[in-house]
Amino acid sequence: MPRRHHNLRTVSILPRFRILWGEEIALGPGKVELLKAIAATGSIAEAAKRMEMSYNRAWQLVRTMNLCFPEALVESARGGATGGGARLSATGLRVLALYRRLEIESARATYDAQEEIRTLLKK
Amino acid sequence: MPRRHHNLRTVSILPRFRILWGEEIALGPGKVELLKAIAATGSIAEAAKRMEMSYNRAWQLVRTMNLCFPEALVESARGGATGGGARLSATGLRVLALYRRLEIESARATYDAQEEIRTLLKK
DNA sequence: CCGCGATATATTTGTAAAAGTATAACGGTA
DNA sequence: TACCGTTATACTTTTACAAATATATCGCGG
Repeated sequence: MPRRHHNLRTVSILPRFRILWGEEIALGPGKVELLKAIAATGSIAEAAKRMEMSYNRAWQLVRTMNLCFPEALVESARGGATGGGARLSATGLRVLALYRRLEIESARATYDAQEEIRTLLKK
Repeated sequence: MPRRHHNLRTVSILPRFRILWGEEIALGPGKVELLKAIAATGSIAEAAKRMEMSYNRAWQLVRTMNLCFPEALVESARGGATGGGARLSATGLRVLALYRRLEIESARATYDAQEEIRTLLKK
């Protein structure tokens, strides 16, 4: 139920792809956002902070992703001058690009249907 | 984390559209399934049973949907010979059809990208 | 006018997911 | 070799959400 009442609501229609490897969610909107943040920051900890998510949780999401692909999407190292860090593997970057393609192609193909649904929703 | 270990996992890639009216999820995969079940059974209670969901929850989902659209998607009546029942309004049926269109058109448009992702996942 | 089967709604209870806390390990550098 | 920042992992606590329970309401038909 709505927390508060507004007279105007922004309507958004989002394709949210979920890629299942067996029972496991190999990839979804949240994991993809995390991948982007890791790519941008070079660190799981920093990415988690940006997403206002506990390091714990971020690490678990990374773990799940890595388990679902033959090559880990996120390569991490600990120790060293900077204390360690993480970056996307070649496969990680490819997967990210492919996910974006899913979103874009889906959005394009469903534009008309989306508009029709919009007209049916409350203003 | 995986409950059990299998050597073969079925990979599935699902577009799961979420239609947001403000903060509210006006429509998503679960609500759409419920709409189908109500259309099929003519009752919220029976639809809930089929979906192994409490009547309570089903009713709340229906309530949210109805609040997001100017015309209720589900019209319900209580009392009477059969005790009452529920059915989809004209808008309800239209919305259902439109959602299916989203899914189908999205699936078609993203087929190639999906295949590429499949090749990257563990076998 | 009472019972039936369904909707409608509030309230309590239970539980699984998330958050929080703690600690160890790592490997460069000073 | 001690320090630092990060990854890695276990364990505890909190909380949000779902389930369960309870009760009221409705309107026809016997």
